[in-house]
Amino acid sequence: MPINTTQPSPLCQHCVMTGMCFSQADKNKTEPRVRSHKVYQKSNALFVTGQTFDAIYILRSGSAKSSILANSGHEQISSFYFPGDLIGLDGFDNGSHAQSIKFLETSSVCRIGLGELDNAMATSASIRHNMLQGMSHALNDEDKFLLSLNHMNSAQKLGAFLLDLSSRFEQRGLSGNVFDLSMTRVDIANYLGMAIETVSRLLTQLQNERIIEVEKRRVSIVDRDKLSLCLLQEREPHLLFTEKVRQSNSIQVRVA
Amino acid sequence: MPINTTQPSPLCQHCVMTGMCFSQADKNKTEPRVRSHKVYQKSNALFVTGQTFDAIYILRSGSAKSSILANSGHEQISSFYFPGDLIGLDGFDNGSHAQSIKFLETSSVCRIGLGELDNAMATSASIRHNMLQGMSHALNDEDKFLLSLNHMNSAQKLGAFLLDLSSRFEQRGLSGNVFDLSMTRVDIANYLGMAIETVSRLLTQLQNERIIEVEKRRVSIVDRDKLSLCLLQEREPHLLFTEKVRQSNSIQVRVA
DNA sequence: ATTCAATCTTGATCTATATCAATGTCCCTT
DNA sequence: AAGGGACATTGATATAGATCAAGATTGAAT
Repeated sequence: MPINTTQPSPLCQHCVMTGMCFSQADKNKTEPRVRSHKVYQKSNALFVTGQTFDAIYILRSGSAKSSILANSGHEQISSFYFPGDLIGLDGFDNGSHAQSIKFLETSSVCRIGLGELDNAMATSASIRHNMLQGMSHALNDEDKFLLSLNHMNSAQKLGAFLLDLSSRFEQRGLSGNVFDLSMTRVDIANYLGMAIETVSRLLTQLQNERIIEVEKRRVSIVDRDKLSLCLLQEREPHLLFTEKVRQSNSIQVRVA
Repeated sequence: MPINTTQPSPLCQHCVMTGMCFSQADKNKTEPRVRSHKVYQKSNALFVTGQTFDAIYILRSGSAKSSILANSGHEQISSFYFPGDLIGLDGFDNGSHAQSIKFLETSSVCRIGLGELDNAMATSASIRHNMLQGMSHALNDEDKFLLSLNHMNSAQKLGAFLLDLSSRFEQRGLSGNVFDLSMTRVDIANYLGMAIETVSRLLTQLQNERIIEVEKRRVSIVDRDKLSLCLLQEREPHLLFTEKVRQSNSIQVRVA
């Protein structure tokens, strides 16, 4: 159920496409270029792999995950999206979507049709700039995050993930210290490339060490410095987490 | 030492920017938009992290690696580039380069200044399209490759790496079955996020199983099907590689 | 030719984490 | 309110691969 709006919303405040929907140069500043807003329910798809690419989207509210079908055939989560994020850039490659997008909660998006986008890019240098910047930013972010995962142990991965979420929430004017995970542990494990049991254990461990607090999906970052420190450790990065205490050693009993 | 050319070269044949340097629409088809070609020696840098972003490049010949500085402070290789690849897209994000580019051998690049690029994008729909497509492609490639690494064991990583190289060489009209690695084992290990010893061992193992042949930097893919199969294994993916023979079990000696 | 540094290979050991298994908790449907 | 399914936690065990260590090979510089 598309809704046509003629007013910028407070939600647009942090949108990467500011200046695109409501051109500063326009005489009639309140005429939106955006064709429509649309609301989706949790676990519904915005588009799926292979679907024709005909628009890009900006997430207005809620959250979503993107996934690709790995060669092995299993679904592999590639990103999480929050309000203001550009969705659908993968489609420029060959005209159909490489990814699938599923919403993690009730969410709404702005849709920008391809024709509309090209017109805008032909006429506005700032929109050309915004598009290239948006894609470059997506590239750099992915790069930095995914590459660093490769060289991290599980504790570091999870720490990096939490800090990444935290900073993204802060950029949006929300609390970076207390936030709700809209994704499941399974999603997190899939994204970070580790077992769900490990995610669970590490969350508990981080809590025991008073670095974070977890209650269901609600995460509070208690000691941000300590959490950040974990990521820097080159050797024995788990020291901070485990304190390297082996209780079992002292009360070990040889049975046989 | 920039060299101005007025002729398209055979090297341009596989360039993603075909139609950009030598516009089909131009009356004067031989007037190149590209400002200059430049040659670099092995291990020299095209640009380094933090350097002002003022141009994008297309690799004409040779090969290069890009790296970012991970939070932990160590250099992390993020891609390898071969002729025809776009280099420097990371700079659109914030006006300075996030990555560093180093050449792996004597190489040459085409330089396209930013002003030039923007003019081209303002006037040509096909160039707008090429740019977005090029960036989207880079995004998808990175995504797919890096994400899948997360869920692979080391043998699968190395197999995927070799097949990726192979297909990229084939796309360029070179042999996908016999090729030279321009990067060191250290580079490969860094890129794939594993120990250099593991790279070495797995190459030997693949050779012993007659899947590939390795001689120094020269790799021959002997049994492509078997190599591809490895990547598909969901459970016990190493079976193909190790044959699961434990010689030690049969001649085990209990010492103490 | 000789030395030195970089690169690569191979072996032995140790540990982080996947896997297997069992149980607990929450939420939705009837 | 009861039952069932998705989601999460916790423990025990096995192993892939990192790390430590010791050469081997190559290539460049003197």
